[in-house]
Amino acid sequence: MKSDKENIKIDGIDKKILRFLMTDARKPVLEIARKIGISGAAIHQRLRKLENSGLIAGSKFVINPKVLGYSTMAYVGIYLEKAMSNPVAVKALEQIPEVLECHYTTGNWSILIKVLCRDNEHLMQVLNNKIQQIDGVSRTETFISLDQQIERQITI
Amino acid sequence: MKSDKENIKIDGIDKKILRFLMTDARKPVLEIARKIGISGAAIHQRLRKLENSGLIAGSKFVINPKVLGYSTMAYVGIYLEKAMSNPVAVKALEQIPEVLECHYTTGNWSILIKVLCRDNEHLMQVLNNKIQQIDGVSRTETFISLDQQIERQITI
DNA sequence: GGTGAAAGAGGCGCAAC
DNA sequence: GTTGCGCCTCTTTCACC
Repeated sequence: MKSDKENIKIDGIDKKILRFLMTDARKPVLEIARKIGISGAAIHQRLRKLENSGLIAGSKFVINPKVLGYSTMAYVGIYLEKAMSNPVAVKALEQIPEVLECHYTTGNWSILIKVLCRDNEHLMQVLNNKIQQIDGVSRTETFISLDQQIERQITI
Repeated sequence: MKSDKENIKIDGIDKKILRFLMTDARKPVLEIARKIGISGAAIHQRLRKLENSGLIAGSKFVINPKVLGYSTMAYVGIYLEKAMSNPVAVKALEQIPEVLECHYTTGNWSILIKVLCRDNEHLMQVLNNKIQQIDGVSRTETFISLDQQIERQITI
């Protein structure tokens, strides 16, 4: 099982297969086969190729957090003290379940994170009691997402 | 098929099922059944309940964009002119495939977007030739993500 | 690269407890 | 809410084109 991360060639059929599965990971291979007019076995071969290439990183059920009462999303820019190493801060952030993403960024901040909370009060608690308590965090800037209007993956 | 978005009760078994499927949408229901010690039919019933509640929003194959040569991710804060309405700008942003997310935010900017490009030159072209060309966009601030260190969904 | 067939496994609904 | 059963579909591999 070798991995040709550089030499991957994707043709139109691969793209069609991926577009189906990117929007519904449980769509049966045979159903895709019927829709694009080739055999199920051919799709299997192509999927194996795409998996081995590393292009397919996995599959996920997507959860709607609002149903669980989580409706406040925010981005928080974090300033770290000079002495603070990024990996230590990231380790601390991993322990906070409300932190969904963490980026090491250029620009004003050292770190940009995405957090998901139940409401503004919960967000305030996470900022004051969890993030600000991390050793080396000097200051934060918070941007609340009032509405996420686009959410998609790379266009294949 | 009614939808009880407010009255959803998730017990420990539901959580276990969801945790399996959130990391591998194609994991067979019967395999999960064996691991947590109940019948496959019981899992089917619970999944139907969870789907009807709206908690399960769908499933996705996750693509690794680096294999396709996309390795520059950035966040861009966009300032809109006062006269500019947010929905018109969002419509324009939807037409740009490099834009993966778009948030209507509080704080300095009107809009915060996530963009994925092949490299810095590609990012520059997207900024100059696509985003800055949108009617009503006055200024942008770009934060390149040197490394995404956390990426996950809500903890169930 | 592609196909078709065949064996085994899983999906999914139903009746009963 | 759970179970066992049954039918049907899908998965996966194989030899072959």
